[in-house]
Amino acid sequence: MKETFYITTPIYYPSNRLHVGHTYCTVATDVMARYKRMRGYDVIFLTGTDEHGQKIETKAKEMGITPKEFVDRIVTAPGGVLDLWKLMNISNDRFIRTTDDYHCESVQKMFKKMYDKGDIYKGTYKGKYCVPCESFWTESQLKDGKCPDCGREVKDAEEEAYFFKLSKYQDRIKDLLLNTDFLEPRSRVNEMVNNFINPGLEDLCVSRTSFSWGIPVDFDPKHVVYVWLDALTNYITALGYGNERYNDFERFWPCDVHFVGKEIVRFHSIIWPAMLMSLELPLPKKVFGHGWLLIDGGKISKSKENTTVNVVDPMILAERYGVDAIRYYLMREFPFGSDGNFSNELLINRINTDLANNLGNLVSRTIAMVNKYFGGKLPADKLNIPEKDDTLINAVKELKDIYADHMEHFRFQNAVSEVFRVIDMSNKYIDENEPWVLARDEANLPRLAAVMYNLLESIRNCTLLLTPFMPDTVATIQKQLGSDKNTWEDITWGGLKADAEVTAGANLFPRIDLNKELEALAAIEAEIKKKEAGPAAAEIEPLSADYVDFENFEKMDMRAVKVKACVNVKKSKKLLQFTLDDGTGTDRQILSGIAEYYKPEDLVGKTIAAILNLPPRKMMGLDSCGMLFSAVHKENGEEKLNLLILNDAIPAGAKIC
RNA sequence: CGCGGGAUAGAGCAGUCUGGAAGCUCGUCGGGCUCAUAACCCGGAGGUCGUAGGUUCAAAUCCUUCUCCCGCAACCA
Repeated sequence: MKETFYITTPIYYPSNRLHVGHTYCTVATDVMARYKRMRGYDVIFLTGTDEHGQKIETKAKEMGITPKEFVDRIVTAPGGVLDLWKLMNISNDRFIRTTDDYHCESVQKMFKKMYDKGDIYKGTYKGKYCVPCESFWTESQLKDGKCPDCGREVKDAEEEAYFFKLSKYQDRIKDLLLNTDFLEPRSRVNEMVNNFINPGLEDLCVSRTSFSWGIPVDFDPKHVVYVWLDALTNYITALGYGNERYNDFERFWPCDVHFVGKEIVRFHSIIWPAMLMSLELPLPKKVFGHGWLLIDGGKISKSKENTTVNVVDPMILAERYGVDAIRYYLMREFPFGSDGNFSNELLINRINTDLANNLGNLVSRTIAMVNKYFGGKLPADKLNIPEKDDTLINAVKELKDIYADHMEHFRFQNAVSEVFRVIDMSNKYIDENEPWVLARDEANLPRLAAVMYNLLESIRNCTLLLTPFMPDTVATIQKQLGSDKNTWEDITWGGLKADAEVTAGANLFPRIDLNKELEALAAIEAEIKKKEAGPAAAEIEPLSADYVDFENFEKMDMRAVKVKACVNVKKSKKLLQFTLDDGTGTDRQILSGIAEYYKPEDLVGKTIAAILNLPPRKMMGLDSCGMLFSAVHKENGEEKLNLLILNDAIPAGAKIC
C-alpha cells in the first residue's frame, strides 16, 4: 500500500474576502501536496473555512441575512473562496466548512467525551458585557474601555460556560515544544514557551451562551461550542473521526504537517495538542508556522483589506500575469518561515527575469533551433556526447536530490532557486557551444544534435521539478518538448527519446513593461477606490439624547492654544506629544492619539482648541494635561479625524465659550 | 529592562544552526553573440557583513554591550 501524506492549511475565517496572505499559505500547502503526490504518496490535502462565531453572526444581522447566507456569499458564491482556490489551481482533496453536518456531529461527540472524562467542566466566564450588543469582550478587546462595536459603556458580567482543563496538560506540552521538533521553525518555540507556558496555562473557555451561531452543546443546548473545539478539530473530522462521512482517520492520522500563519501558532502548538491528548489521540507530526506577507513593510491589515481592495488582490494579479507566475513569485521571493515584502514591482521584476528572460526564453530559443536546424525532430545519431558536457549533465543529475532535500524541509525558495541555477547554466551552455556556428558545417551535425539533446533534456528535467509550483506551465513545456513522461522516476538524465520531436508554442511568459504596468495597476486601484467611495457619504455618530447641565458645562475650561512643538511619542504608534502655549507663559504638555492622522511637523505653529482642566493623566510615562479637540466621522467604515484648527489671529489662551 | 524577529554593495535577499577565501538577483559601467521574448553570455565598479568589546590560528557566523527597525502587547484625555 502506498505511503500516506496528510497536510492542511488553517481553516480561514470568512468574515471578509480572503486576501493574498491566505493565498500565500494555501499555495505553499498546494506545492507540498503536489510534490508528495509526484513522489507517489497517497495525499490528502485539506483546506476549508471556520464559519461560526459572534463576528459573523453580528455582520449577518447588520445585513439582514442569516449567518449561513452570509458565509455562503463569501465561501461558495461566485468570486468566493472556492473560486479563488480554483483560480489559483489549488489541488485540495477536501474542503471542510465547520457548518457541515458531519463536522457538527463529530464536535458534539468530542465535547461530550471530554466532558465525561472530566477534562471539560462547567464554570463561570467573567468578562465585560455590552448590553445593547449582547456581547462579551475581554479587557484587551475594549476600545477606550468601551464596547469596540458600538462605543457604549460595558459592565462586568459573568455567564455560565464550559472550560477545558488546559492546565492539566501544561507539562506535556512544554516537553513537546522544547524537546521535539514538533513546532518549526525553532524560533517560534521560544515565543510560545516564554509568553504562554511559563506564565502558566489557564483553562480555556470552550462554550458560550451569549450568541447562538455555533454548534450547540447537545446535552446543554443553551451553550454553543466556542471556537477552539469547533475549529481545530476540523483536521480530524474531515478524515471521518466521529462521523460516517469519511473513513480515512485510521490511515491518515496523525497528520504529517499543519501549515499555519505565525499568528495562530499558539492555538496549534498548545491548545490543539492538549485537546488531542485529552481525546487520547496521536499528535500531528509537525506544525509549521510560516511568516507573513508584508505590504509596504506593514502587515496586511484589516482596514487596508476593507477599504482599499488593494491591487494586491490575488484575483486581479492572476488575471493579469497568470496563475503560475503568482504562485512562483510567492514561493520564490522569501523563505517560508520568515516574513516577506510583497510588492507589485518585485513581482513584475521576478516574472521578467526568472520566468520570461531565463526560463521562457530558454525554451523558446532551444525549440527554435531544433526547428531551424533539424526540422523539429532530432536525428538519432546524436549519441556522441563528449566529456566537455559533463558540467551541465552532472548539474542536472545532482539537482534532483538537492531539490528533494529542500522540499522535504519546506525550503521552497531554495528548491526553486536551485532549479533556476541549472536553467541559467543551460543558457550559458548555449553560448559556450554556439550552435549557430556548428550549423554552418554539415560535419558538425552530430555534435549539434548532441547539444540540442542536452538542452532539451536539461529543460525537461528542470521543468518537471517545477511541477508543484507551476503545474500548467510545466505541462505546456513538456508538450512542446514532445514528452509525456511526468512522474518522479522520469526525472532522470536520458529520459527523453533520442529522436524527440518538438513543437513551438506561444510565449510562455511575455515580458512585462514595468512602468506601464505599475501605472495600469495604480489606475485599477484608483477606480476601485472611487467605485467604493462614490455613494458612501460621511457617517456621523448619532446625536446625544441626554442633556448636560449648564453648571458642568461652565466648569470646562476650553482655550485656544498654539503648538510650540510636536513630536511622536517614542514606541507609540498613536500618540503625539504637544508642547503648547496656553497664554500663561508656562508650557503645557498634552498627548493626543492622532499620530496616525498627522505628521507632527505639520502641526507646529497651528492654533488649536483644547480643554485644559481635565485631571492630568500619564500615558506612556508622560503627563498629559488636557485634551485636544478633533472632529471625527466615518467614511466607508474607516475612521476619519480632523484636528480643529483655528484662525491664527486668535491669541494663545483665549477662552472658548 | 514586557515577548519575539531583524540590521550583509544603490535596491531586494541568501549565507548565521554545524566558524575556515563575502555570495545571488535587480540596477549601473564596459565587452561579446545573433539561436531567442530588445533576450542571452563574459568582465568591471560598488560592502570595515548596524556599534563596541570578547573567545579563536581563524568570526557575517559563537559570547557580551549598545543603537536603530518591524511584529505582538501596552498606550489612544
